[in-house]
Amino acid sequence: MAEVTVRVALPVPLRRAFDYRHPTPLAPGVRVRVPFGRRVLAGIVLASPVAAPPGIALRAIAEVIDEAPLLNAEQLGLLQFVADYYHHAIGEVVFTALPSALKRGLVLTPPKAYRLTPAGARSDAPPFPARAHRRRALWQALKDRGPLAEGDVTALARGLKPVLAALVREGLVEVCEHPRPAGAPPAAGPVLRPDQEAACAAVRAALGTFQAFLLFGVTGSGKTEVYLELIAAARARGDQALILVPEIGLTPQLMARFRARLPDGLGVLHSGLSETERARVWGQAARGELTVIVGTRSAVFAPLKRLGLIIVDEEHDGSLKQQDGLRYHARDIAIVRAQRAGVPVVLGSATPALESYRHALDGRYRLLRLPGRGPDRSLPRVTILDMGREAADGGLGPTLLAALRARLLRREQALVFLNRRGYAPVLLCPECRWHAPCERCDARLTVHLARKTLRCHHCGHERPLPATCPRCGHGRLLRVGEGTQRLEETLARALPEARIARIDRDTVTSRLAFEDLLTRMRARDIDILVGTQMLAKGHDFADLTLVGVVNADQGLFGSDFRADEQLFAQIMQVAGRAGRAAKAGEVIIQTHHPHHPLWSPLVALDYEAFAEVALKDRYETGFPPYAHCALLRAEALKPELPLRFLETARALGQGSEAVTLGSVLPATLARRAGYYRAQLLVTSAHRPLLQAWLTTWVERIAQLPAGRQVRWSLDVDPHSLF
DNA sequence: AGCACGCCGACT
DNA sequence: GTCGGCGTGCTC
Repeated sequence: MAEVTVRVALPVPLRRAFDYRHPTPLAPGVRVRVPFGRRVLAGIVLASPVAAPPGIALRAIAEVIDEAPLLNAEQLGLLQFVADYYHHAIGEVVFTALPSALKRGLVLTPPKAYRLTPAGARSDAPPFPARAHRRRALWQALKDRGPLAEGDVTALARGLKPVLAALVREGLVEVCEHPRPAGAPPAAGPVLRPDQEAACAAVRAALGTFQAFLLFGVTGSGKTEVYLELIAAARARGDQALILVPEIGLTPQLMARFRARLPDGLGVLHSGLSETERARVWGQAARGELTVIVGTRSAVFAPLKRLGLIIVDEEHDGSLKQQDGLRYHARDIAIVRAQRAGVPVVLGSATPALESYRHALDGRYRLLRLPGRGPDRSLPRVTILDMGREAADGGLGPTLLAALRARLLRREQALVFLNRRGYAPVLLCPECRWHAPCERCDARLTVHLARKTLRCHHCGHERPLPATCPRCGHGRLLRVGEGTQRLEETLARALPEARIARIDRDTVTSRLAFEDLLTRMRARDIDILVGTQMLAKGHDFADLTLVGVVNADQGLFGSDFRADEQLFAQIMQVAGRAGRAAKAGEVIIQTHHPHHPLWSPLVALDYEAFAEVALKDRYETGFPPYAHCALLRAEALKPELPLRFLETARALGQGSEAVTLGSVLPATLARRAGYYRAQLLVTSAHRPLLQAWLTTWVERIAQLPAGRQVRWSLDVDPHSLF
């Protein structure tokens, strides 16, 4: 009667694990089904046997779901670190890392594979009559290619499954083990420039040990080629590679390049997959059937047995930081994972996060520069346009318009960037000054003419566009300001002969719509592409020679400490779209503040000049990377509750030398979707001290009765203070 | 987070 | 008289 105690992580927001009894010890990483209150949940074994907690009647594990652990010790260790670092419940961390199908207890079965039986392989010609095309084709494929996975069979032709089943019944085909990836050598890439080769050599030399690299190179400097070369090198050692990209970076273009160079063993994880597809790729990775995983943020948790290399592309990108639930930063976790696994990690960017850049300056990361651009690329010329001297029509000044016209005449393409969707950001009554407020947010509704609606960009609320003022009945409401929709209209009026298309969240409703627009642009069916930041990333168009930035000022005086950095990165990124050697590119930036200090490094396309100034500013204001932050957020339907809760939390935290507590402040958008939001910033010069302090603080906050009336969360290393 | 228990308002 | 509002307490 030697029952053991098993410690289990459950998908509940309680910052502890729960213990159960079981006849035998279970391996960490195995999923179990357990009774929990009145429910039954799937959980993950963290450890067993452990000491039984005194005075608690343990319940029994109801079912062991997995034969083999779903997570190995390396991954469980990483997840424990993540739970500690972000001060988040271990169960939630574990199940954030897992595809949600697995949270519901889905059992991963390896896909079946099929091969000819000795009887089936006996003859040289298909043992079927000529008219049995499908059987013949299937037999031939099995004969020529050896064992085929179920997926390969269905990929041959639709409806082959019943045929396969028939052959199995006849004893000509049998189920076998899944074929190992063929390990075909990747297609040869282009010859690398010396700077690319030097970067590769540095990382190659570090394979098998931990070392962080910052691969710093402008758009078009060939970072992707370096990645591909390094992945090949890791694979040659029998290792797996993990590549993280921003969501928008997973374009068909990039994926096509990966597929061409890495013909097999490539798995892709992104938000477009269904939960079962995600779980399937995850299972394949865990079994070692995949050698390369390319994925977005959550792929940082992908199960890899022989991890040999991690790459984080566009490491400065905000989409790598999760903005709800477990607010983790995939880049930061990638670095920790690489360190724990003893493998190199490469962070790539044209505009590194200041945190990363400073580490590179300090020598904690090794800086690898790609100063060159490919032979077919040159840097564009950047001009700042003083809008005080431009008579703008619908946000578009005559200089930018003339430049667009010139491109049309030369049959070149242009891109016009405006980071605000909709038609106009404000609908104003000139009579009573009513300005279409959102009822659930402290924000104004945006005019969307296409669907004749007013929409809130914060809570998604939508209602019909009124013809007259709802307050005073005035008949002529003014649409104030510019969105991409109006910009498109203005352009169409000014350049009637131009073929114009728009890319923003309103026109790009699906992945397919996005791809279609890019294809049309590449096919030269579009002269001018108007859009938001969606068009900023990763798309190359050979005939694009002009990039216009309309109203860059929005980000200029943002009160967030990262505002400058983000604006700089964003404009650098769009600017990078313009220019080939044969056709010099031009970037025109419209601003009402032509003397703002941000412009001079942008004109020079000089990140390092920008970073020098920006780092000095961060130092003086006491923000990252010179301080470490955590933001306690709270929201509730009643405005006083979050404030009261945070004040109580603040009082609990008082009296430490290690940290500085800010004031409890309403969020910038104090009310969103009906919830009143407030926050409290904690900073410290010393990360370990901050971490230790947070541990006890969060423990005490979790006990607060006031915490039950609000939704609160701790954001460690917040990306933005809003 | 769920899910139950537990005491006070407008309804078949 | 009860259906149900959400306060609060617990989950090995």
